[in-house]
Amino acid sequence: MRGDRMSKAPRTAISPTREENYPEWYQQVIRAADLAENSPVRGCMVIKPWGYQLWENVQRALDDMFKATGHQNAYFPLFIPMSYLEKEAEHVDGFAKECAVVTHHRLEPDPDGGLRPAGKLEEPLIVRPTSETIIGATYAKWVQSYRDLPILINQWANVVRWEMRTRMFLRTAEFLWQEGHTVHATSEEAVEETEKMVEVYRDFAENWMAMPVIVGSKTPLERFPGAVETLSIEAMMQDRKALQAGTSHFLGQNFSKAQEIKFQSESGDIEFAWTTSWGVSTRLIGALIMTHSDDDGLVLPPRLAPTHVVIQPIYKDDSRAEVMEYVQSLRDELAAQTYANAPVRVTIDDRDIRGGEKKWYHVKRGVPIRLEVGPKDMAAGTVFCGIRNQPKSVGIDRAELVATIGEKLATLQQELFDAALKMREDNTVELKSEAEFRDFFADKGDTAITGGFAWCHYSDEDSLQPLLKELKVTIRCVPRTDNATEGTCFLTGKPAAQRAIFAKAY
RNA sequence: CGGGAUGUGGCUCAGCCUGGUUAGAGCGCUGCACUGGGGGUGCAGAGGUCGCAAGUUCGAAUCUUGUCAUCCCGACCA
Repeated sequence: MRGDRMSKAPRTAISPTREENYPEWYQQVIRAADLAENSPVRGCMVIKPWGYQLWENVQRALDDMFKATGHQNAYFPLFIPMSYLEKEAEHVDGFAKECAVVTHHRLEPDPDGGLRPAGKLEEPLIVRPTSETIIGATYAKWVQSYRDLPILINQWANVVRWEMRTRMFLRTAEFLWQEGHTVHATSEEAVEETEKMVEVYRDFAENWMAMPVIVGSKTPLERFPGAVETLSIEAMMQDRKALQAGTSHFLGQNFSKAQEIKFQSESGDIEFAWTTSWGVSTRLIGALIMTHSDDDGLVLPPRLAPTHVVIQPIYKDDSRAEVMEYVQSLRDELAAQTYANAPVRVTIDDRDIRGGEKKWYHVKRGVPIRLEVGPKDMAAGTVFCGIRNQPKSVGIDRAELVATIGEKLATLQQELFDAALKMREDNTVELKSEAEFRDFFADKGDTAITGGFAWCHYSDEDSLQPLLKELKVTIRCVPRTDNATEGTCFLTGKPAAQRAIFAKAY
């Protein structure tokens, strides 16, 4: 539209656009939507109310699902004795480099008028990067008999991983998550638990976040340190990179042997138990942003949106009272409706700021439905309705709106999922040769969005490493479904029994 | 830890190369007015001593040295 150049306002609310500079767009969406900001501590972020409400909705939904699958919540310490980490060799290798270490327990004045650490600890404590070890040590005391099993516990907590490079929500030094830790009498039961929980994650990602995911197994090199098998859900972001959104680990007897989680079986033998762990983090918020948001800001799936509907009264001084009254009754009627078995969440924004500014405020924050109601609408019995994934607002009969509000939210939820799925399918290919592989993942410019998901047969993970490293591609997972075909390795030509998804990843 | 860059009002930055009166802009913020289905217009304001330290100089945001911090690119990662 040429006319737009006349006005000062940018054509999109977020600048740059996804096409122009995706990483910067991501940062700007977070800022514009008021989700979070950087803190004085490097790599740590302040999650602001709008962002935290999103996380609370994530927590609530998942927590219900955990409870429904028989789990209970508990809480374990933030600090872990360093010796605990040393017990599981692979685990140490995986996390040692990124641990924050507490070595002192007191501060005292130093000669320069500042403070310095004093009271050196006998044994350093690490700030948990994950809690397998300390929970395992605790479980070892709880488990004596097969009658004590299974143990099905989850904790909601913060963890710290001292990363070199951080990005808001996707990788921060401190992040919020949940970690489930279970103990079972048999391998089969633990495997079943691992699979059950990755399925919970898939269900949540697809039905709450409207984010299609691929469920698969990690290859040995990509596995969680110390795990026998790692299952994950992988999603494609709008820049076609993959994001691991949740993991569920079958830990075999590795941790129970290291932590001595033993029990006496029905037959009287002493056996090591079988454990699992599974988690998702605030990274899901990053996934949500990168799956649905557009160049006007955040787009929220209704099931997780803190507010479903915001009503914006339009009035001049002389019509204020009647418009407000009308709008309040509309709010009450809408709030009496239900969506996804819960009341519709409606708010009125009657702040004394200009209408346009107010409109964009809510667009950028991703509110699913905006309603504008002024004297003209009152006279006509209509409301002006803008749905976040639709470019234009439309007038709609008031009674009809109230009657169909739940339906509209459900439609939006579905459309967001469908669009994300289409995005993934349009950018998923099958590659059969190194030339195809190189071409698909080649860098085509600084900000150009390229690549996607590639299905490839492969025979041996190690032999692929030089190529993968060169192109910055990783094996995301060996998908659980659509994977039965036999073929030949795209690189070596050797026979290959399985295919994996290859992609650049966060 | 290697390579590159930057530190000036709340935010984004200009000024620095070619040192010189009260350090600028846009956005944001405060107030008033006009507006009022659209992130508008006008007027009036608040707010910085230029990361820190030392040095050169009659004089430094501008030059020198040191230092701290941050950011980007690599090796590592939910």
